[in-house]
Amino acid sequence: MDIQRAAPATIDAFRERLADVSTGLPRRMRQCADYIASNTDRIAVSTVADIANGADVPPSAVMRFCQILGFSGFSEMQKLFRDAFAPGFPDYATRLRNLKTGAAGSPSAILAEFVDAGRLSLENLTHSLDEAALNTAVAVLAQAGTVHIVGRRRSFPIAAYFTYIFEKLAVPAILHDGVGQLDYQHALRPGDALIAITFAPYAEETVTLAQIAFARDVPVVLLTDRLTSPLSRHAAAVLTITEVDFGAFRAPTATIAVAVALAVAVAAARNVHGD
Amino acid sequence: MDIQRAAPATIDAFRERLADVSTGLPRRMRQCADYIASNTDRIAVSTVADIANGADVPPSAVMRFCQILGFSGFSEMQKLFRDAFAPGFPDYATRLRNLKTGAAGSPSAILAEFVDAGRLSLENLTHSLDEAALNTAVAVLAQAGTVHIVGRRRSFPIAAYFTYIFEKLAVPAILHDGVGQLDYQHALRPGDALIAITFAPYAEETVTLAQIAFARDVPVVLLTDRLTSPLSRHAAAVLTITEVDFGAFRAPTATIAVAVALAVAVAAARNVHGD
DNA sequence: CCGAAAACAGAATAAATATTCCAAAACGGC
DNA sequence: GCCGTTTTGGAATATTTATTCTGTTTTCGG
Repeated sequence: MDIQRAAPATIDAFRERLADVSTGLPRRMRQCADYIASNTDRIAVSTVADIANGADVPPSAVMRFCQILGFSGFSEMQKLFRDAFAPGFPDYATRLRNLKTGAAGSPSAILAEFVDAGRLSLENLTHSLDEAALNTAVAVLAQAGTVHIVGRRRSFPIAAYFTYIFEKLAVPAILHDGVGQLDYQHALRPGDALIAITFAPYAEETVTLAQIAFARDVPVVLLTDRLTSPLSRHAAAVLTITEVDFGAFRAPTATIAVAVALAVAVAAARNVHGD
Repeated sequence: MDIQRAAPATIDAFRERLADVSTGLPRRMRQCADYIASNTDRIAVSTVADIANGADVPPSAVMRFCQILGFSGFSEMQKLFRDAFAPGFPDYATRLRNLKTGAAGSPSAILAEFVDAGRLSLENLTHSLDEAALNTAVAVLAQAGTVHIVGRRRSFPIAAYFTYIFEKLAVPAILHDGVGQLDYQHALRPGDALIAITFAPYAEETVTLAQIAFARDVPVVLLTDRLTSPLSRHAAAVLTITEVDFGAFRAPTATIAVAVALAVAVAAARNVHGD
């Protein structure tokens, strides 16, 4: 109370500070402390008025309490929580430039960047992937006769990986790899399903095959980068995956994780049915 | 745009609406759609200006877009997300734990496991990869005429990915994919180099091709799982990569990162020489 | 019970933020 | 290439929200 300390810089520090100050607090301040302690997670999306209301004190009391904690005001406190929630994406464009100009473009520095980008991509996945869509995708593929898989260019490795896992797990799967320009469109039969993987710029063959599938009522599970991708409207399930890029390069780290998880979940679901 | 519909009342409805409207959108509106689609979770803690900034559009465009989605304005849209706000506090680790414990065996639980395994693999990489070997690999490949790439079964997606990046970066590269049982062994010419990717159980074709390369003094860069792998003794550079597995399954997360980093470093090195 | 110090409430003000509006630019059909 | 329509950017405005200030009330030691 007396000594003015610096504002907590992390959420842990915040919690600690909260515990520190919370002895011998006057009535209104104690109400604030109690309310904030048990609603810490709502600070990021609340206004002073909201909190004042919740703690049943006037707004000015909340302000005073923020200052007791060491912040300049409510906004500064809120910033802590907003930043912590949306962990600031490192500015890759800048880092790439630094790497180049700093002549520190050693292979291991480059690797470190990609490792970092990969970690961020995976992290994003945990809160940005649409769980309902994932469940639908599993359901659709679990019921399919043959699973067809298409992906070209950058998405081809993913398509190949899908096929490999399905094969290992004894799920009937065919990779439409385009060898010999055979497009196998007639192999898509009723009761089958198609996994289409495509990222901007969307490869023509993938889009075409997916459209043929739509036309034949073969359900399509789409792995793509945006909801606005050209195929989204018709797909039975759209899994939107955002990969963090490093410079112009984007490794399919998160996509791989989705692929293996999807394949394993499908195989599990099919076995349950099979028994 | 045309028909004014009611604002989405749930986040699912929101996603649906987003997908609905996202065809045939003008440029700025599309930018908004894309940015919002991949940053949905940050709406709750952002201002109009933040989003406008992220999507690289003026604030008024964001407003218009909110109205296209059926909201009266940004605030109404934000309210939807603030009400539903259940933050992933304190951090990534906890979020992941929640995902996992929620209904074991559900698709998202499986995904969470793979995300975790991937993250661990990447983490390992930063302190377990042999930096000297990486530098040697880059040097060898930078001097090669044509880069040959071989990988079968589980390693095939990696080989395909390597080839894709090299192609994009204008590095002459050939994928030995085994189509038609053509093994292309005579395409390995003096001055070339080979990237061989193989993990236990080591695919026969990969081992064979690498041995042919040894016999012809074509240097081999080896991506493998252990130093004791059958090819290690002869390789010019051995990159040992340990992938963390989940159950019987092992996603090539770390391998992908090494591949892209290696390819980019090689392309950079070749360009420097080329100038 | 008195007086000094701390705590308080609410009104006044400042700052941040959302929203509207309109002139200019881009677009598309002819 | 012209004209009607749509899209756009940015300045002007409205609204919400944070913050400060001040007079009043409470607290507490004596």
